[in-house]
Amino acid sequence: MFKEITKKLYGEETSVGVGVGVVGVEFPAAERDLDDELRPEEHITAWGLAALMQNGFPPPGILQANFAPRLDPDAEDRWTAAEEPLAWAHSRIASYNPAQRLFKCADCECVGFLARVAEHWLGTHSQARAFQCPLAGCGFASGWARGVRSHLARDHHSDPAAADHLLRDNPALDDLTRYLQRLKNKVAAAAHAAAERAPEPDDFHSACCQQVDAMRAERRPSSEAAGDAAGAPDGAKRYVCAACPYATDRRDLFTRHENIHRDEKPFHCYLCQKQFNRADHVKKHFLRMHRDQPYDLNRIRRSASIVKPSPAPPALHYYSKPAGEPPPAPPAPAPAPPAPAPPPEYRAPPAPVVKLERAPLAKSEPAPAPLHKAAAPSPAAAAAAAIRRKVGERRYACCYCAWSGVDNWCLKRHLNTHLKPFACALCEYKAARAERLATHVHKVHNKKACAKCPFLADDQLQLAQHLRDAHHIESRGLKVPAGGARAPAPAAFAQAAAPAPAPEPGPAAGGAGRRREARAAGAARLFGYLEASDGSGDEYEAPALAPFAPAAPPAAPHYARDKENAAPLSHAHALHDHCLRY
DNA sequence: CAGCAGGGGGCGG
DNA sequence: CGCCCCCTGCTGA
Repeated sequence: MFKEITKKLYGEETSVGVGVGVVGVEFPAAERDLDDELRPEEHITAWGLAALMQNGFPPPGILQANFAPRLDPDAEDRWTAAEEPLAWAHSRIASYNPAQRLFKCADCECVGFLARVAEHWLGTHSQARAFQCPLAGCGFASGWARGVRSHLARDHHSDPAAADHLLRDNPALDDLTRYLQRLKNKVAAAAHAAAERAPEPDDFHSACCQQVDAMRAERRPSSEAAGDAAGAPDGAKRYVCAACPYATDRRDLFTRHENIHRDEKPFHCYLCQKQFNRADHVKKHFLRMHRDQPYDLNRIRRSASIVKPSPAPPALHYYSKPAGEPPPAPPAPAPAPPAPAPPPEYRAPPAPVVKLERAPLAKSEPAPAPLHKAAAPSPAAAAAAAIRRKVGERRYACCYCAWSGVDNWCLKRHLNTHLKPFACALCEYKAARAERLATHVHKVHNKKACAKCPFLADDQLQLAQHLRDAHHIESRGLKVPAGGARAPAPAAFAQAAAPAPAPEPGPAAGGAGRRREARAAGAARLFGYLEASDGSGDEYEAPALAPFAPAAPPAAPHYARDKENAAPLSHAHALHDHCLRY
């Protein structure tokens, strides 16, 4: 999900420089050129946040508005470089700080996580143009993968995704990564040994060491196998994914999460061959698409002989689309159209025939398409599926109309069309979706609606200030007066106001600009997501709703995380009593 | 607007 | 581990 968020917010490109503005390090000129208008004093931009999130957890405090200085500047100033330079590079590339879990470039002051520093060094300080244009006959090369992307789009009018594999399979970058990983392992081991020999009397460090020790003892089997790249400086979660910011206390969830970083999907639908990385997703898919067929849990797991063993994700995982990756072997012929083929008992096809040793599903290779898609295996199959769908049982029926949906969530979302829970504070307009209310408010009342509470701002600046003060979301594209010098409360704050916490001191935002504004919006979405993900968000809680009354649906607005599907929960639960689930 | 896939967490065996 | 629910984004009608 994070990779999707990052991809959507910031594009496919992941090869930008380090950009860890947390420590206020000036970006090297080459990197600034790659992403102009970014300034280090912005501390953390959407772009920087995305970079951080792709490589591991940011240091504590980075996700907050204020950036408190670290408590132990001595430990955090210790940077250790490798004894031997990397041979072909004639450089030690970077030094490592186990306290900060960050690397510092050997040739400049750039600081960041391993992958970022490796990419940064390769692109900025290496003479080698490691990334080459994949098109035959073209000699273009760049130190940055994004350079090849730009070249492909600009000079060849080609899909930049064709260069995606360069990110992952570049030997030079791999070598750099391994080199820095070895350094990290060595330094971290030495630091840990030193900590064990001389326990820090300081309370803060004692706590940290105990925490690290506990983590080492408990998460070694999983997360350390994944490279232990990120560590858990936040101290909140026992299992921390090395490939993304995910962290959890549950080992089973972590194990399940690890699957999303693997290419192989160990489960598949034995009717349409669509592959999944979770068994329950297969079941959900099955009950939606093949509801009239018997579901057999024992047949969804692809056998070991079929599934090519996939190693645990490396410490650094690049979120590049596999679409451009050439398949390792010519894929087996697409499975026969499943609908007419399977016998009544739906015998699983023999493993050698299925031969699922194919490249991971890519958009360019949609062979086992779901039956509902236009690209269904055959018209007959699609027709059969359609018939099945018409005949198929529908379990969730609307109490207002004849509609019925495939699951409870569809019902909840559908109910919004009747209830229109998003009511305009300034007129009688009601909308089924939050974004429509926002559009209405903007066009009709010329206000900016907060997506997290009923607040209506007079302009973007006021909205940004509100986001910062009430939701701790920094809109970096706008200059917001720092401190408590708030603008007067907007008159449009008509409805029940969201409780506005005391404003926290935050860094003043940089200058305005469309790109940065877009990034700020992306950052806001990302922050919002983070808040929603950990359940600690300060989302607006709608007041208690009146008992369900079908004749007069309550108009109280509800501002949920899912703005589109915002049927009030209590309300929805009540609705279940009035809607049929059969 | 709805169907679907793919994330996350809770819960029980 | 399996199941369930919730949430989110994408996509097509």
